[in-house]
Amino acid sequence: MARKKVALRYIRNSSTRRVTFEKRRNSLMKKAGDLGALCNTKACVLVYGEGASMPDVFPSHADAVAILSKYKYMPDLVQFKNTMSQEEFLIERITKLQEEANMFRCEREDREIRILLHKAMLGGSLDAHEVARVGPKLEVILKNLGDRITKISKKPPALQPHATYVTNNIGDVSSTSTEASGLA
Amino acid sequence: MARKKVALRYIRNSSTRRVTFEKRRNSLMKKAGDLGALCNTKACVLVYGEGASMPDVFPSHADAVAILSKYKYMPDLVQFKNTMSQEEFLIERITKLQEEANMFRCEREDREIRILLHKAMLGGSLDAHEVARVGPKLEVILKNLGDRITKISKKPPALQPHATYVTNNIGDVSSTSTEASGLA
DNA sequence: GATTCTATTTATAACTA
DNA sequence: TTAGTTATAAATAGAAT
Repeated sequence: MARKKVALRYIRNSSTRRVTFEKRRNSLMKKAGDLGALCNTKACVLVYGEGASMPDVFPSHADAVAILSKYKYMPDLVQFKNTMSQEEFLIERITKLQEEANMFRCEREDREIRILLHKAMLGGSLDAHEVARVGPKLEVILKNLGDRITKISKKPPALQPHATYVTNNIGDVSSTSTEASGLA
Repeated sequence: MARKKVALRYIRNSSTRRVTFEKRRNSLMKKAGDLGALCNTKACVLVYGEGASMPDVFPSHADAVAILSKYKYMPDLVQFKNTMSQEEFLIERITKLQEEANMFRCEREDREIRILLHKAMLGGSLDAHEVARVGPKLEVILKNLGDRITKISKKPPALQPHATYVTNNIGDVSSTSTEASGLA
């Protein structure tokens, strides 16, 4: 793909072939990494050079094991794990758990904000604990939203009793649908 | 890598991300094939899309099984593990966590923008601090939205075309309703 | 949302040292 | 042969449809 368009067939010249192999292998790995960064995907690339017994692997052997373990057609890789040092395996595991935890934390936070917004929109007031959870930044916005909703709907807040159990109902399909249609 | 150089960070807009994912996944597979043809190599690529349980596989499931089995039965993966120092391992781990954190920051920013947009759509005005947070780019849009909402909100049925306007101009922000129902 | 269409960025084949 | 350089082919981000 450069000075000349190259046909997709075996490169006869061995030195040219080797140079091409390394260049292309490297950019293949790079692109796998780029894809992971851009789209939060897990990708794994194995490349066996001509006659190589050992493949070049992306992202790393440790990650490859983890990723391949998920692959349906791959028999269990337990024996692999046994060959890894216990320490490294634990570290790998910890890393993944932390990432998972972070992901959950993020999702929970997102859901929480949406729930409290919903509550505010229905005229409910937020207690101190709830406000603290979503952070001081949201306080003004939530209050404004609540007032505004009350005005537009022209329904007395009394329709939503001051009871603070709105949260108990949130998170299910119906309440989020309400939120969606209300906001869209 | 086109109209604009793109940073290697998680793409926040979900539709853009999906499109990018498919394009890049396809070209990744294509390049794996090209490499095989040019250099007579055996390559295998597995790509798990976000949340996908089954990966996209190159060259085929059958070939993948063959190639992966070869990898699985490779004698000593231990050798690799030992060459990887504890330091390298930790650096890799830290890097990953940083990337994760960065992604979360992006998502948080998105949530803020959505929230402030909701506020503007309901007629609330944004204070200087809030405007500064969502960035100068949104300022004009928000103002425009606020004006329109104020005018239109007296006519509830007219809210729909307005929503369309938002969708066409503010990328991921429009995902609010979708996301709300999707995460329910 | 999917496709198609550019404008640009990347990747890279051939060249050069 | 291994590294840079450069001209050209590919890939692709954002826009248009």
